[in-house]
Amino acid sequence: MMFPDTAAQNGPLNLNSKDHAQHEHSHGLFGPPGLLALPEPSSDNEGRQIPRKKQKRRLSREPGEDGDDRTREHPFIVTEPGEVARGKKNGLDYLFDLYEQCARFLDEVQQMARERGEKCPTKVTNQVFRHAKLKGASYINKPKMRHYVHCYALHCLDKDKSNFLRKQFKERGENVGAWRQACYFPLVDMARDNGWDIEGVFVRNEKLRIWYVPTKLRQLCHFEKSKDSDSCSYE
Amino acid sequence: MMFPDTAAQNGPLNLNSKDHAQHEHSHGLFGPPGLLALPEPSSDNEGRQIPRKKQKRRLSREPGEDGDDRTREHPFIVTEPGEVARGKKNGLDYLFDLYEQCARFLDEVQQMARERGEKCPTKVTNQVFRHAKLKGASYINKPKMRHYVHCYALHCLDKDKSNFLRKQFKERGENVGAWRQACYFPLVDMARDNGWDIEGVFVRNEKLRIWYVPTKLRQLCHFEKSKDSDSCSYE
DNA sequence: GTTTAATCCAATGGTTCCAA
DNA sequence: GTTTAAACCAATGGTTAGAA
Repeated sequence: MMFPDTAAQNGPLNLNSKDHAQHEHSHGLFGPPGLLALPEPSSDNEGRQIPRKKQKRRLSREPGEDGDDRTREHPFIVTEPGEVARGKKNGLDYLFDLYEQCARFLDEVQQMARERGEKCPTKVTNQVFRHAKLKGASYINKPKMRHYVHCYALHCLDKDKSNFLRKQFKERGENVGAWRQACYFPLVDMARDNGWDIEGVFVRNEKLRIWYVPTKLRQLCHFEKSKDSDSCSYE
Repeated sequence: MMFPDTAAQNGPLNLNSKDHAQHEHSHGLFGPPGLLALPEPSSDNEGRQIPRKKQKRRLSREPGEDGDDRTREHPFIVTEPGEVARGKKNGLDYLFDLYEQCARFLDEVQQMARERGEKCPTKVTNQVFRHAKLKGASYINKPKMRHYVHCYALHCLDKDKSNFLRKQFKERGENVGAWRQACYFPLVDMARDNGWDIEGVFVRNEKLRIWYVPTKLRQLCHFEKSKDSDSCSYE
């Protein structure tokens, strides 16, 4: 059971950041200390939604609307380790750094929960994403993070293989989607080597255990496992 | 870190059972083995509700309704260890046995989940309660089990203290509610002895770690903790 | 009054569907 | 076409209001 090296890249990961990037978490342990209310719990509970009128999915911005430029994040491109994406693109070191940022946001949420005597999440939950937004990390969102978890998993579990894959896919000029798909298969191999316990593979890794195993990866493992045992039974 | 003895009582715990009681879980590993469907997951997934018209809370049974006698369970009374409740009552050994039954139902759900490559619960979840119902254990339900978890916790963590409390409250002729309230305080003491980590107290115990820490107990611990630290600061 | 358990409800994990 | 992320939705943990 080895822990992959945790040394972080120190160079700028994102040249094109819209003023966000690596803001340090210098705030102390905030929140009012006087919270003895047993019958009425703290209620200051990380901005949970006040029940509001259900809002219909907005269909394309009306041309006359006020232009607060809520542009979306630049797309990822396949970069090799250490390489910074140029143009309106983000690189994979930056992608992986977002996962480490989430880990720090989870730490903060856990601290707060413990101080308040509330139940303490062990995983990156909706609450953590909400907290990240509140702390200004508007570039972090659930669908994005869930989409690439298994890529980050490979990065955590076998950095060499991960780095090799990145170089290979960059050379071939493959797009991010192709690289992302390719990340599944080394993980399936690792699951096989661990008695198909992909859950366990995640939980045993210090950095990974805060992430839910993606459904697709679990299903892939299940599928491959049954193929394996079939080929034992017949011929 | 000690594991309290796990020897089960063998005598009948419930003389008044309406045909349920201790049915053995002799069924093997059921479910069709041919479930290779990756894109379409098994869908046989333990009877999740088909979206149905919302049903209003029924206000008192209409006198003309067909009388399928869905009577409810007999109330618990405070019994001492080994004592069987007489009359239309259930004893506390029987109550604690329900928790052990839930643990076995969780085991079954976990088995099934692993076979199907689905995510595997570590706690007694809604799914487990649903499974228990499906297996005929209609006498198990979520509100009841949640209501008495901390009583079971004391039984698991300090059987002597738990037994003593039962005898004491029985002698005094206290009702179940009073006994239940009294169970909180030894647990708060144990939390104190463990750096106020009540979550940890639960998780470190083999039988308890499948149960969520009750909100009330967590709040009580938090409250007592802050009282303790206050009395350090002033005078 | 005490005790049980159906019902409700906001917040969740997970995904779809669309905008860019 | 690819990629992003707002919005959705069924199922959850937790509780309330009520029945026995």
